[in-house]
Amino acid sequence: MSEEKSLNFIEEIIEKDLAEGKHTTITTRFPPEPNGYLHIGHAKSICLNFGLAIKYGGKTNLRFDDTNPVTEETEYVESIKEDIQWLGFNWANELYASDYFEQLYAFAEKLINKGLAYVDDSTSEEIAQQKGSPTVPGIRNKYAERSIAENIQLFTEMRQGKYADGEKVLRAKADMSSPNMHMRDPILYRIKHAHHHRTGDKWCIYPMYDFAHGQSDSIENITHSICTLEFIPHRELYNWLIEQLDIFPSHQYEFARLNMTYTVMSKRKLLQLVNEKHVSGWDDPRMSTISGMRRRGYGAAALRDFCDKIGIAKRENLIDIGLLEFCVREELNKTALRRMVVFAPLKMTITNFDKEVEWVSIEDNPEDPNTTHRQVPFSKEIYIEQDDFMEVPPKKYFRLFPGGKVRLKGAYIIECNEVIKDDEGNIVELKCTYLPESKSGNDTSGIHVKGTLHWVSIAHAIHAEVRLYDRLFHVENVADAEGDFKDHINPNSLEIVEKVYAEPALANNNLAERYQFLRKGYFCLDKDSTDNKLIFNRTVTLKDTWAKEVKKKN
RNA sequence: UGGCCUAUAGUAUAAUGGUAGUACAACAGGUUUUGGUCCUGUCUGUCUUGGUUCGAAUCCAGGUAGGCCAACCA
Repeated sequence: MSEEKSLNFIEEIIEKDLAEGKHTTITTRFPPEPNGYLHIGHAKSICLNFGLAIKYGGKTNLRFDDTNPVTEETEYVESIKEDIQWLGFNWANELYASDYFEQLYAFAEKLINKGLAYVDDSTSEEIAQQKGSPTVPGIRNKYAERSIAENIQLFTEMRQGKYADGEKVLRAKADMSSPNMHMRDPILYRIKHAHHHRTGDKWCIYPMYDFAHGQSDSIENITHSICTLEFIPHRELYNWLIEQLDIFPSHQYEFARLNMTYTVMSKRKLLQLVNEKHVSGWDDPRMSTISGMRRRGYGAAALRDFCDKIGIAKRENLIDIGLLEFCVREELNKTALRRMVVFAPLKMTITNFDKEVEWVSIEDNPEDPNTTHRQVPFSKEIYIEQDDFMEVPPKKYFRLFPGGKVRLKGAYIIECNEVIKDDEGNIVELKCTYLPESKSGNDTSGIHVKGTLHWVSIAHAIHAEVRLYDRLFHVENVADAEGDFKDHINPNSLEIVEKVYAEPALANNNLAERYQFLRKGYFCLDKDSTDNKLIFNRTVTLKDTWAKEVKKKN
C-alpha cells in the first residue's frame, strides 16, 4: 500500500542524473560558515543534503566555509558539529575550505597565467564605482592591463605580506559589461592580516566565497551543490571558474530558504539578540537555533519531521510556526511521561477523607499500550488549579463550581460543598466530599462527570520553578515589519513561575526525559537546575480548545 | 527603469498535457478519567490576457505581482 511520495525538484534532477548515467553515485555537502550557531533554517538544509545522500546511497561532507577569519571561531565549529549529530546525521568527512588554501592559491596562479586574473590596486570604493550598475556597464581600469609576470609577482608579494589590508586584491578578468554584476571582474582574493581559527597566521590573503566554495565542491567531487536562492546569480561565476580551471564540474542547485512566522532566521540578527542580551545566549529556549530548540525540549525527530513536511521548492515562503509546534506535540504525545503539577494552587480539603494517605496508581503514558504506572499520594488536603474552580460558571464550563462534581485524575469524584474566602473576598479554600465508591478504575457510583482535574497532595508535594516561553516576536512576519526587528520583540516571551507544586514522582528526573504536565503542556528539565532547585522549561503548551472558546466570547 | 528567479485554498506543498490532491490552520460533530490524544465531516485554490491542443495548473507569448543581484561577507 506504499503510497509513492512525490519527488521534489532536486530529487527529480538527481534521479534523472542517475538514470542517464551522468553520475553513478551522488555526493552532497553541508557548508556552514563557523560564524554563529545553526538555526532551524539550517536544519532544513541539513535534512535536505544528508537526506538526499541517504536516499540515493551517496555521501555528505561537512565542510566549514572558513574563508573569513575575522568572524569565525572554534566555538561555532563545535556547536555546529554537535547540532548536526544531534539531528541524527553523520558526515562522510569533516573538511574545511581552509584545508584547500594552498590548492586554491595554485588555482589563482593558473588563472593569472591564463590571463584571466589580475592584481588591482584600486580602493573598494573605486572598484564599486567602476563596476557600474545593473543598467550601466562597468569599465576596466589600467591595472587590468598588467602583464602575467607582473601579476604573478604582485600576487606572490600579497601572499608574502608585503601589503597592508585593502591595498591590493586579485580579480578575475571576466566580463565588465555582463548584466550579471557578479561577472564584472569579481574579487578572488583580499588581504587580511588576521588570525585564522585553523591556519593561524600562515596566511594573510584569503579567498572570497566565490573562489572558495565552487572550487571546494570540485575538489571534493560534489555532484549536487545545493544552496539557497540568493546564490542564483553566483551560479554563472561558479560555472565560469570551474570551466576556466578545468576541474571537476560540480553543479549548483538552489532552493528557497525557510522563513517562519514570529521569529528571525538570520545569524546576524540572532547574534544581535545574543550580544545585546535580549536572550540568555545562543541556546536560549526562545531562539530559533537548533541548540535553543533542543534546550526547549523539541525532539530531533520532530525537527526532521517538520523539515520533511515543509517540502523543498523555489518560491519564497513563510511557514506557520504552528506547524513546527504540531510536529513537536506529535512526537511528545507518544513519548512524554505524564505528571501532575499545580501552578496556581487552590487548597481543597476533603472533609470525609480520613486516611492519612492513599496511594493511587496512574499510568505514565495513556498513549502507550505497555505503559508503566506510578504511585501518587492522595490525601485530605490537596491543591487544585485556581482556574479549575469558578463560583459562577459560564456556559459549557465543566470544571468545579459550588455544588458541582468533578473527578480528580486517577482518584475519586468529589463534590464541592463550601467555598471559604478571606476578608477581602478571595477564595482561599474549598471544602469538598469524595464519593468512596467512585475510585478510579473501580467506579461503582454510576455517576458521570464531565471534568477531570489534576491535583497534588499538599503534604507530599515537591517544588520546582517553571519557565513559560512564548514567541520571541509579536508580529507574524518579522522581516517585513516596519522599523528595526528588535522593536517587535515580545516583552512577555518568558514568564517564570517561581514555585509550582508537583507530585513526588517528579523528583525522579533527568535532562533527557520529556514530561507532560497534565493539562498544562510538555516540559523538560533545564540545565540550570541544581540539587536544591528543579527548573522546568515549557516546551510547548497542549492544544487548548477551552481557552479558544473563552477567547471567542471576548 | 538591465538581468535572473518565482506565482496552485489562510499557510505550505503535490498533480510532469487527461477527475486539482495532501498536511497544518479554521469550522462542525463523535469518543475520552487530560477541554490532550484519536475518529468523522465541512470550508476555501490554479495571478491575468491571449495562443497551441480533442483536452492546459502544466506548453508558448504578452501583462501583473513578489523576490534576488551593484560587500575586500557567506
